[in-house]
Amino acid sequence: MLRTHTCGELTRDHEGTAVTLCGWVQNWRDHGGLVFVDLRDRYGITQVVFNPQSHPDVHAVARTLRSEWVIQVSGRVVLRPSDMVNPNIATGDIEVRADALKILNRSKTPPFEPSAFDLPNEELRLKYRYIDLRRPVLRDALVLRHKLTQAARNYFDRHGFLEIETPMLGRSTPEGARDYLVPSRVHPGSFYALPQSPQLYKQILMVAGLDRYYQIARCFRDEDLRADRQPEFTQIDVEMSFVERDDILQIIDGLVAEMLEAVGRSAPSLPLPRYSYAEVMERFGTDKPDMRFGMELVDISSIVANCEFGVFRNTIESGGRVRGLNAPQAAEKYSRRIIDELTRFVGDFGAKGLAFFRVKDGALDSPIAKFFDSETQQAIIRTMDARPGDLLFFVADKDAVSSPALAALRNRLGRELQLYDPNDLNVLWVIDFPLFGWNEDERRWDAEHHPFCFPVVEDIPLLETDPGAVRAQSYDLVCNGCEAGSGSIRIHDPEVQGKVFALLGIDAAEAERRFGFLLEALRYGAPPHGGIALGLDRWVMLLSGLTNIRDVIAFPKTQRAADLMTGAPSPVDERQLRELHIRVDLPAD
RNA sequence: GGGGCCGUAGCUCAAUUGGUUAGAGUACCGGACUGUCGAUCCGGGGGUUGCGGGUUCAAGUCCCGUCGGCCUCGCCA
Repeated sequence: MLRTHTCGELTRDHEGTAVTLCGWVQNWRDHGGLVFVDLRDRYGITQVVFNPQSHPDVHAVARTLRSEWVIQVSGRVVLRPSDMVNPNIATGDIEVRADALKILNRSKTPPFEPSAFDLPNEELRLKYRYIDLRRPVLRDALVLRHKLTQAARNYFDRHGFLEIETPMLGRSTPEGARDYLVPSRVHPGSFYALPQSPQLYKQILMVAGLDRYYQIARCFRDEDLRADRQPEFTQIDVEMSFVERDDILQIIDGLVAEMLEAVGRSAPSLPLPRYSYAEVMERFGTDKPDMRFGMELVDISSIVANCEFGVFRNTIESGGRVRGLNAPQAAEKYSRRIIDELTRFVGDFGAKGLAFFRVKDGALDSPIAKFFDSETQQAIIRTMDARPGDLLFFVADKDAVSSPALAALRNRLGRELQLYDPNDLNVLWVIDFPLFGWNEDERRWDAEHHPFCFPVVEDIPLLETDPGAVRAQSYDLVCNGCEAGSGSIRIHDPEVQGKVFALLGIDAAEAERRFGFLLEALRYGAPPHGGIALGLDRWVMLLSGLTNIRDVIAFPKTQRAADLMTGAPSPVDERQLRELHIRVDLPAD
């Protein structure tokens, strides 16, 4: 080893020790006499002092050091004078008096410095990712990520799970997300697809009798990106045989507790709370509620059904509802201009308007308050549990519009009004999802989770009569309003599978063409089984307090799915295309 | 595919209503300085205002297009 210690470990206890450190020059301060260097590695920062009297040759070289040069320093650990301790770094009690210095490598002047106070734009950071990754916040996220996967591996190993790899080159199954395709050289005109998830493989592993499977699995989806979505991402993928829903929830409860413990968070009380889909949709308007704060949705339809305000009355007459929420003590904080902005905000979700009332002098204050008689106003105040200074918002529409709009508004207000501690963690289950959702555009049923999800047994007869009422044996793990895991008990009975496919508009021939290999496998002794996948990247975000998925992935892609460091994707040689039997047909212009 | 924000020195930003030679901090280069830790002080170099076009006596500023980055709706079983 070129070093005896790291830059993060020396303390008072090492006083007098001869050490050799390696690292990057984070900063240097040349006093003409003494030269100070802040030496950084993965573990921390240590101050090195070069003295012209004791080691003039070494000192002369030290004066030439520049940012991000890589050096090896030998010297003795000394205590700093008490008034020169640096409380900002872990090694601030000591410094290393250098008696030898070797420049291991020089650096071009970096385009930005990892210690900079003003971060450069993300484009530059992504191009020089290796410099950005020297910053503690990104380094810490990768460390936390490692701890999480390590905790998961330990946990699964203790519980008898096998880590099994599944193919990256698989068969395209056209539903779900868009596939990333890989052309086959030896099968002209045929393509592999990168896995959107190992879903079908893991079910087949259960048919094979492997019983308990897990994998830290890379998944690929060619869809538009978001702050929390990358084209390739990682799932902690799990499947178990001979289990019922509660068995999965229980095993994942334990995993969550272990992961939180591994990163130094306090253990959640188990079992994690479980809420039905119907309940959270009614109370929060979303299937991934952030329960770190209240501000629940309230239905005032019955109060305003006969009011003078046409928008409310007409909405209710045509089968919609008027629902809203109470932003506590926000009446003064939100000006008309900001409320107009909130109106545009809910408009993004299709809401045609946002009614608001300030609660003032025991009544409602608003441009539309005149449409509500005093009795109605009092009823609204009572129902909304409103106090003077509160600000009430309402959206009148069918639930399909008002729920997402109000849920987004609730999240935004909760954050802006600081209704919760951002360091809190709130983890919960949502269960009893509907098996199908009605696709209005295409006039048909879609699988809410995926087509292999088992119905609640007592609901199976409803498949024939009322598909929309059939509940699924599926479950989502929700953390701080973020979908952090999703799974289900699978269909292991070909007959039930056939009925579900039929409802989804997939006839036998079509099913055979798309999933024949799975259906065939299910006919050879498939055990009852089920599983779940946790979004690793999102867990790292949540536990790091970061809001951007790029910050928890070593080499992420931009919103247009490009890697600015390597230049991927890129055109390829004509010869490569010929070998793959591919002719590129670019759109004109 | 739609909506929004952004692009000026290596970097972070400024530049009045369209008006002088596009500035500051930092980084970089040279010099001074023996206890700094966002060191300090003195001096210096550094610009295709993303790119292309247009309007104008005059464009960093206005208009059109385009490229790139971010946020977001749709999309993501």
